[in-house]
Amino acid sequence: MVQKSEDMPRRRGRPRSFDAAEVLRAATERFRTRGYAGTSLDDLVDATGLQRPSLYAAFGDKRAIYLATLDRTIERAGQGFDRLIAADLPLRESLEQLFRIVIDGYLTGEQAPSGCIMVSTSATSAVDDADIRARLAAFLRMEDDKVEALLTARGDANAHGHARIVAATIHSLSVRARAGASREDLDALAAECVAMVAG
Amino acid sequence: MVQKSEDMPRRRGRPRSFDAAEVLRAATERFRTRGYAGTSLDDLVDATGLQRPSLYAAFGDKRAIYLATLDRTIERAGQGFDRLIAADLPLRESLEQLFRIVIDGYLTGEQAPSGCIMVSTSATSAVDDADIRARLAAFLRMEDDKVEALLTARGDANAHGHARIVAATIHSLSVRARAGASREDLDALAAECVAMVAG
DNA sequence: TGATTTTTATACTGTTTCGCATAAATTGGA
DNA sequence: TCCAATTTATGCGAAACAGTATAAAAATCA
Repeated sequence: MVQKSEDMPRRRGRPRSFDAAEVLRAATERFRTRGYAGTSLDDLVDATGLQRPSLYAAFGDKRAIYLATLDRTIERAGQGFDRLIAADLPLRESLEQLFRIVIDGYLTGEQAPSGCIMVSTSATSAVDDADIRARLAAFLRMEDDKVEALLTARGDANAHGHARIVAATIHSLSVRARAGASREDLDALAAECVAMVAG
Repeated sequence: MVQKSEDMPRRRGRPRSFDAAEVLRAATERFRTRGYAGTSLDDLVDATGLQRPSLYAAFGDKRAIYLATLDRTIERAGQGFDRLIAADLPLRESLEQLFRIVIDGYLTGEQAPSGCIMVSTSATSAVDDADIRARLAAFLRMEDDKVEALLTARGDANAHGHARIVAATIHSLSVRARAGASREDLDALAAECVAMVAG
């Protein structure tokens, strides 16, 4: 467990005027909208309110900021799965809540529904960049494992295979959200997956 | 049916030194590797062998070239589905061949497995660009419809719902291919989908 | 109050990028 | 052979871009 800044002894020079976690959240949102290559430093300055030297001092260059947003996303998504597993709902209700949370998130966005930053923006950069590819692979592995753990805990006899189909459905929801699909369309796909796994 | 250039009367000035279809294929491949924002005009010059003014004269600016590659992809993918439907194999064999073709294609790439240009690069640009978003939506609709037609023709009683799951599996295969998944992993996901739909 | 440390704001530099201007090259037609 | 039409090659110019230098601002410490 990392100590919070509030517990740290007050540092020497001028204090930061921003919250690093909030800046990372804003950067994540802008990267999710425009992708890695499509986001300029001016975009990040605009999204975060920080000037370039502050961004560089706190996080490093553009690529380091992007990698930090991916790490943040993997951690937060993992925590979301853990909460769902801990909720201990029956199989069908677990899946329904999972898809409800996923779809709600995928329909949000700065300009329009933006899906998942991992599936829909890091995948684009993953072919060229080994560090991005490693994070995408780690995200997919985490996702597969958490869904399988959820299904196993609910007594699914084919938790492994079903987990892959659930994860695939989540990936498709991200693509479809960015294509402009309606909530009804996304709900229908999710319902079909629930029916096949829990029906 | 558009007349082929061979049937046209010989045009007046200096003849083109390139085949437009082959140039579009090369541009598609480069865009598939690096994405829209990540591909520069110098990349396209390198990939196609054409100089910038030739590209502009034949296809327009970078965005027009990209839109043309998306249109080409939609058309060719649609033809692929039509061939599969016409092949008239039983349900399970149809799905097995579909996934075999998809996975083979997704594992190809200039540098590394690159998946699907629509799912994995146009989706990134779709939030910002309405024309790209429209083409992604058209692709997904075509894909859903063709898979559903295939399943309907094979006597599947839940062709509509099953088609959405098959399409979702295809989307996940593209993401996973770009993340560096092995052929065995992709085959396993496909087999799970086949088992659920045709099992 | 003054020195030190850290962050912030302005503005700069060198590079990349896009789109196009210009002229040479290559064909058909007069 | 000369002209018209079209494509190709070179390279330019303006804009966008990433990253950094420099100095002002704001805090702690002595």
